[in-house]
Amino acid sequence: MLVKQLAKLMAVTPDTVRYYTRVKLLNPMSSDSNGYHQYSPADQKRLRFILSARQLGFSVKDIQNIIQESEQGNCPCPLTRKLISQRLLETEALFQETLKLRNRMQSALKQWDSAPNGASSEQVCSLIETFVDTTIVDTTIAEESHES
Amino acid sequence: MLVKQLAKLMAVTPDTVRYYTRVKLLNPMSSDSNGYHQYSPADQKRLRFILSARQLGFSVKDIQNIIQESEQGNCPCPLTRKLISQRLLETEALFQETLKLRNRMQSALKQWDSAPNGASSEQVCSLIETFVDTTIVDTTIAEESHES
DNA sequence: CTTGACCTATGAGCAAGACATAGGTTTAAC
DNA sequence: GTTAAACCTATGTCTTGCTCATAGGTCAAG
Repeated sequence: MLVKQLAKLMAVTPDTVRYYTRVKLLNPMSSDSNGYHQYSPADQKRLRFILSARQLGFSVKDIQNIIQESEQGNCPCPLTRKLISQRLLETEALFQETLKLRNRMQSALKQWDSAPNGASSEQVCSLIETFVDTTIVDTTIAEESHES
Repeated sequence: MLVKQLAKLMAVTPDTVRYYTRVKLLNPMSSDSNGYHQYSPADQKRLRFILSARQLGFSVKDIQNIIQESEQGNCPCPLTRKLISQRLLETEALFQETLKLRNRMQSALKQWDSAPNGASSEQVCSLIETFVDTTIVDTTIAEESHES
């Protein structure tokens, strides 16, 4: 099976397949006659694994490490468990950050709805410069502030 | 004021100040004698503006465009309003994606808590390969499914 | 036999800095 | 007087996970 066919089958772009091939997550045979990469059912299975792992937040490097562990004859599951814990922490942090950013942006949009286009003298953009962040910074602090 | 001092004052790294200088968001004077960048109060104000805009989700390129608009004598506010709407949509999308990813990861972690380290024969990592995503894909679909 | 659709390998581009390199400067201590 | 610490410069490279571009080779159809 050639690259375009495999890509279509797994619903990714040929470039993505080529990328995984480039970083050696996929190791297809190269046809002797024309050098075209031949993707076997094993490669297809491997790609399915890669996509599953990506869906679970593993980085490409994580996947390389997991596969390497497996190919060395070791059970990769302990590594897998360790890695997902780390990645979950990172994802949680990103999630909280993105949530806060979204709230700030929504708050700004609301404030600006009833704000004029201040003259740009002295300042660069009055909307941005006069925005006051009134969003709740952190639930922990919000809880604590009940007591004071 | 030199780079380290300004950085400390605004609670960013010197590298960040240098980066903004490199992309010409900051345009400090260069001392004739030693070539050191001299950051004026105006530069400090400019940096404060940049950081405020970054807090609101504007990209560095956005900020360049906003400043350029302002320096051409036009009021940048309409551009600012247009850009934040776009960025908010993107942030909302990222937020939803991150939320779904977090849920998938938490779900996997929970499933794996009571799953053995499958033998790695035939598969790369049984944990990843046997994970079944039971998280809700989309609230819209969830709503629709009430009717069927 | 040419056109178009496919393939290869490789390099560059994205965002927003962080980090490294190689060198010049200044200040304080010895 | 010099030497070491701590600062500065400009520039280049690294990160992530692809995507796009380049230059070229291959193959099937008309």
